[in-house]
Amino acid sequence: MSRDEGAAVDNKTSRDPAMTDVARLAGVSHQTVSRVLNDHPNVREQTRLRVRAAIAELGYRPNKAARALVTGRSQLIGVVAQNSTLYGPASLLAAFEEAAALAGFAVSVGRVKELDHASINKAVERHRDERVAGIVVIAPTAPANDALADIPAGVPVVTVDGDPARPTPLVTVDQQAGAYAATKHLLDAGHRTVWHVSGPPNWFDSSGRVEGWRKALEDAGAEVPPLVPADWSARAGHQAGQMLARMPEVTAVFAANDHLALGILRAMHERGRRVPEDVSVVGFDDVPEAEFFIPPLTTVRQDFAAVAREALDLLLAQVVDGAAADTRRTIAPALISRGSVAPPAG
Amino acid sequence: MSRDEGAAVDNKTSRDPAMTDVARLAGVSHQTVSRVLNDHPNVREQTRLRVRAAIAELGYRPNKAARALVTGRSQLIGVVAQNSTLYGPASLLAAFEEAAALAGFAVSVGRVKELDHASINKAVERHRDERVAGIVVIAPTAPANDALADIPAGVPVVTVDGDPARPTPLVTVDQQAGAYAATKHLLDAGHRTVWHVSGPPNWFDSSGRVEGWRKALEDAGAEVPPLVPADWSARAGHQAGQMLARMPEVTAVFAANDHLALGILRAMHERGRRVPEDVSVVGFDDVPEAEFFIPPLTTVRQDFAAVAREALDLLLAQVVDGAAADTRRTIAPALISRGSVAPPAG
DNA sequence: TGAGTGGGTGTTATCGCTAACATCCGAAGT
DNA sequence: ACTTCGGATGTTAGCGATAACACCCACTCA
Repeated sequence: MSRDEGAAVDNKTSRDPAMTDVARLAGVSHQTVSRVLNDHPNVREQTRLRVRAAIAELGYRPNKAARALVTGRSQLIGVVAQNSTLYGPASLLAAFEEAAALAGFAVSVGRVKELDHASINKAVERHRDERVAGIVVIAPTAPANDALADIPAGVPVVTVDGDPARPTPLVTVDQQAGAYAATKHLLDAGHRTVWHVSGPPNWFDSSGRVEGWRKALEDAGAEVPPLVPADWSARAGHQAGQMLARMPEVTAVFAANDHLALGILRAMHERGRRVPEDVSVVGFDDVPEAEFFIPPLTTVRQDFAAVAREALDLLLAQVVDGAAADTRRTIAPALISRGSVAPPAG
Repeated sequence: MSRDEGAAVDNKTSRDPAMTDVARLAGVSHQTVSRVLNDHPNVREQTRLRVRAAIAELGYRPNKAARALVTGRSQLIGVVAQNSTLYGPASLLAAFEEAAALAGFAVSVGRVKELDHASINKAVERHRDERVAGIVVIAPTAPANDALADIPAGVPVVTVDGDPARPTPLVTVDQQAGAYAATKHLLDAGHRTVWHVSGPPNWFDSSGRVEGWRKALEDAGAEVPPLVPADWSARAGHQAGQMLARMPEVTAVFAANDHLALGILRAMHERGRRVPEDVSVVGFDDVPEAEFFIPPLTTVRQDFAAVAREALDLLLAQVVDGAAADTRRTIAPALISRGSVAPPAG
């Protein structure tokens, strides 16, 4: 199995070349190699080229552990996220990894089963042990958010999806605006009011969407029907939908995400209520499949890539400048109009 | 902003405590601290306790960079995966992160935009620079798989979703068996044959499912209709479905994944062909929403958590034992029967 | 009683890098 | 011609851990 057998190169354990090997080959000191590597200005062009040639010849690659040891920082960013395949969090994570890679950072993911204080702290500590340059916490619930208080000052942290009221570097999508737009869209179509099936109560996204929905109704002088609480699953949407389908006065439903909307669509279909002729439905997220629901779902799109970019930006600002107090960025969502909304039958 | 101002603790840059600090406090040498940390046997119980107390008192946490430098290995596992939010890859990744965390490993994710040779190599090299203990490559396509050849011997690698024909440590779901079961299920319901809408041609999962489908038809002596090629998206499924819906002889369709199936469901609905009365449909993956499609989708479930566990297992075996040649594990998928299959109308 | 044994501990070297200081040198200033 | 200066380079000292070896001491055994 091992290539060491009969090695023509080196009968020793032929370790990876180190900086001194490069230095020897280039006829300079290892410090000069270090300078070339770190783009220090005071290196003669000719020397620089010689060193680069030696690096290429040996296939030298700097040892990041050694560098991290001496500098106390690695080119690693830690992300703490819930271990879920929910569309939102998963997209966010993927987008963040891409943005980080672009900036030359690796991403170490600390998934957490539950978003409770203890788990989050453990994940954060693990990252600190790795001497990450900064930490991004995806903290969409109140307990997750509270755990942030325990992170010592001096560790660059950015919260994503956290409590909009919290005075820390934070990036969020303007849930309220999205929900407002969705609700208004239904109202504008002629519906007297709009019912809302919400996400889990302890998520900031949920409450933001509830607030936006309520505000839109109030602004329009429409009656505010009781909230239908659920979680993020299609199953919960289906249950809520079965109830709503029985109520003839329900003509418009705003679901807190697309999967809930899918469940509602199914429930309406089962009860013979046509969408959008009898009932209009709007979702949230714009999952890639939403366009192919029956009928195509009108929904609110969140730009996760933008969130990721902003988060990285805020984080790096802290890493470089030391501190950046209470910066926060908000990304505006966009209403995507498709076939699940129509004027009420009445 | 900084807490250093007026710090009552230490007017120096109060760095984190190191091993020597613990040693001093406990009245032992740093080496003894190291021994306690690594559970060496030859430490007196009383000393062990004293050291542990000192560790707790100082809040000491070992510096992983230093350890990685001297041992040449970190407690990091690198994962190379395509940057996608496709259900399969995303679930796999999440499951792997969970499994790794359980085993005390952090996971550094190197997402890659394209699954081509160059990108994968770059990601692998980045991981090697970090001195990862091992690398997991999610290589579901041929080019991705080819890139594996360039990884030097000695680096523990496990491939997931790779070429079943490749003689390396590999974990896959038995796509062929899953497709066979799905097709047979339709045949058993009384359909004379089954049409197949496949995934992108260069994915191993695609070809495995095509083979399983074809084999089931041949074993049953059924006619093999032409393959309908697509990709993994609902949009492609919708297009394929529009075509199939026009053909009255089509009574059963096996879609290569659930999103394709969703698109097919929509297309059938649009053309007035009822599912399952007129046309039966089976998917693959069992995404959480599949149960709430219209109608509930019969599909094939893949156990990603099991795949992740096996992959980690194979990887750690290599890390510990040095080499483990051509081990491979296969996970069996399971048919989940729901409401989208019925006997043909005929 | 002297040599051998092995558990418990300390000392020293080392991993590969960067920071800080030291040194050399030629160009410029007076 | 003699400092002065600063660019280019080398030397040395760590960063914080583990590995290898040395050492001490209480036993056991012949």
